[in-house]
Amino acid sequence: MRPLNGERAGVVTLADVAAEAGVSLATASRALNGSSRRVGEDLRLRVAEVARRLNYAPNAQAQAMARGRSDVVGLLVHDIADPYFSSIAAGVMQAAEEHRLLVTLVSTQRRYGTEAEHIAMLRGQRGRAMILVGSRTRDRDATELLRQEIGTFTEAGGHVVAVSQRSFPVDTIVVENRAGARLLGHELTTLGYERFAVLAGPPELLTARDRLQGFRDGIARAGGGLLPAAVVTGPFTRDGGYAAMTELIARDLQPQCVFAVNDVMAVGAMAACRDHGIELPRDLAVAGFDDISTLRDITPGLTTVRLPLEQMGALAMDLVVTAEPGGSPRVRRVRGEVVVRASTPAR
Amino acid sequence: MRPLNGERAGVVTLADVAAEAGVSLATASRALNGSSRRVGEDLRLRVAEVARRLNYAPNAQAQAMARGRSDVVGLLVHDIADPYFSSIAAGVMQAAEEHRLLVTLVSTQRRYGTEAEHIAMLRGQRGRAMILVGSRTRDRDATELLRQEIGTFTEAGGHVVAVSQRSFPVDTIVVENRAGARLLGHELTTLGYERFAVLAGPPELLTARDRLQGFRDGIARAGGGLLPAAVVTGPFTRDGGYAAMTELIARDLQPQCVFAVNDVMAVGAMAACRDHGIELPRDLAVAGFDDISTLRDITPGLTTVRLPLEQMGALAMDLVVTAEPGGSPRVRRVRGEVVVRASTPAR
DNA sequence: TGTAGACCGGTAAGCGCTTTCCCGAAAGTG
DNA sequence: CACTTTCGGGAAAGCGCTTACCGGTCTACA
Repeated sequence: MRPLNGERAGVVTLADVAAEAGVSLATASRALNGSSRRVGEDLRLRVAEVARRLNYAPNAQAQAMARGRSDVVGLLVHDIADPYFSSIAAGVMQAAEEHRLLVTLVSTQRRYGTEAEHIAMLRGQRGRAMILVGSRTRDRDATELLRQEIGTFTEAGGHVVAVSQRSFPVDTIVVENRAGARLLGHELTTLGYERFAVLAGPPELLTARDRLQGFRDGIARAGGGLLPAAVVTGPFTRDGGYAAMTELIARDLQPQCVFAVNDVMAVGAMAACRDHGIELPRDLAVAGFDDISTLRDITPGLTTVRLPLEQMGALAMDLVVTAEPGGSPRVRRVRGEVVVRASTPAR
Repeated sequence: MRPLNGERAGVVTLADVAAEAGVSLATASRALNGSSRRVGEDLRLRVAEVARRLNYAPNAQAQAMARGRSDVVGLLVHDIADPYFSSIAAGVMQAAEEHRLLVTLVSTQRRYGTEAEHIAMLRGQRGRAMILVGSRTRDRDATELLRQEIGTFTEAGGHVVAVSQRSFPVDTIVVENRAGARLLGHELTTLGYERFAVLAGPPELLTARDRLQGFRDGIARAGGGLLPAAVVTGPFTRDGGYAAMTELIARDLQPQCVFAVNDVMAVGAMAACRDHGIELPRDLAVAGFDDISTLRDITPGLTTVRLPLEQMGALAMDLVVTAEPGGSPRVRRVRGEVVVRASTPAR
């Protein structure tokens, strides 16, 4: 069914609704979209009925312009296919729905240097907030660029929430990577392990570094230690874990336990072990980090540090909606919980 | 650094840039954002330099209004945390970046009835297109509502691409679920299996039904057959698979092979088997569908039907950017490829 | 030298809304 | 009953852009 007054083919505007209902633009606007002013009940009903009949949906862009604020929130992740990020995104989406916000997703495809550019795109959208998930790199120039972008956005009235990094003066969800990894390291030494190796992720990612450092602390405290040359770096992905494990095997260091700094890498490492005839957990123990839900059913069950990923997403959105105009940065700490499974039996 | 003419605190507009550069609005606009008209090189440089210095980012909403078209594309999925959807989303995101489009994500949280409402939200954004991923339900009323929403959107000049369903006259990526499941069923009978059970997913989802039907065909053709009462329905999730498998075990039908209509359910089923002392694949063979990449390393390796999920997402975006105004609906078929792994050894 | 035409800068209309202001009518008040 | 409020409707300004349209310069060509 075509709209009745078919001027610009097909697009029903508020003006169409107003005309059809025989009221002014102002009245139609007030009747349909919550306004402080009231509209007579009869007119309100008439306008609503016309709007429904014409399938009118307000042009959110025009509303945003006129109101000076919008209902979209930008969400930036490194890789939406990675369950770590998609879980957080799920939490964000859920909270977004509750608050009737729309989420614009940007994925940097793990090209960590392009974030500033992506943020600029989000800034162009004039969303009310953005949520930046994933740790930043150590690259000074890139970080400075980011800081600049974030500053411009916040000065323009936008709100920023960072998840899993602390480099910027914005609301932040701090993941206690060090503490979690330390607990894990401690737990593993308690289980009797002494000779460890680590698949450490990309050296430029702070999350990866924190987890490595925490793990070091955890095992050192118990008198354990890393084997020399037992830290292998590589991408934060399944294939990265596979490659790093393969490299580790080639070095022939005979660790008793391998800690992969995230579950996805751990799974890759486990696959590498299988392909090299290493039987798990008999020949080698493996531990990960994150407790990705889709990976909870692998065998042997992966010992890991559980992070409440969906909650973190929801929490981020919560920080967005509870933001006060001039408020100073808030910090929410999220701690991980060690989950011991079959991949690290007591020795 | 605050913008120089600090009228509306912090937000740099094109007018600010124009004023600062000493040119008109029109010239500034033409200089910064590709226009058919050219601008003298000296002015162009001056404007660009000012824009950079003031950290100007064009207001995409205003641009969209003025131009009458926008660069955002809506993406609707059932559950972004599900690797099936997040993989497709990753493909979409990648293609979006190539074409410099922004993606607004909506997740229905598997409340299949709320899609029309979500689509209306996307419609309000006046994006140039939307991509609807995931099969629709059999619910007539809901489907009719959807058809209506989609119709309104397309009449208003928006483009729609559907992935994995054929209920609407729009560009569609058809996943050959039936054919894939048929091939899988055939392959399994070839491997010597005769007594099958199926964990069938939600009966209202067309994808689930198609896979069940195809599987039936595949094994029937080879003279095999489903055990009576051997089709258990349940949610399309890991827990759904777990519950369905538990139910199946309780029925004590002694199947030789269980087909879960997606990998995520298959993993849940495998967990249920372990918890009930059923050793895989010795006591029971299991097969899935999708070939989710994060699940490729589970043991025993899961026999499944591989779907090019990321490619499907990219393809969807390709249909968006190559859309012709009055073109009739295009169909792209995507076929699955059977991947036999250790979970279904030859008998 | 005269003039058509390319070139390029500016002016202003308009995209679809919200919201301020104005104004007439109804309701309250002494 | 005269006067002040309150109520609710409409006209119009304006959000930040793009893009006709206009007009002044400069070049090219007869």
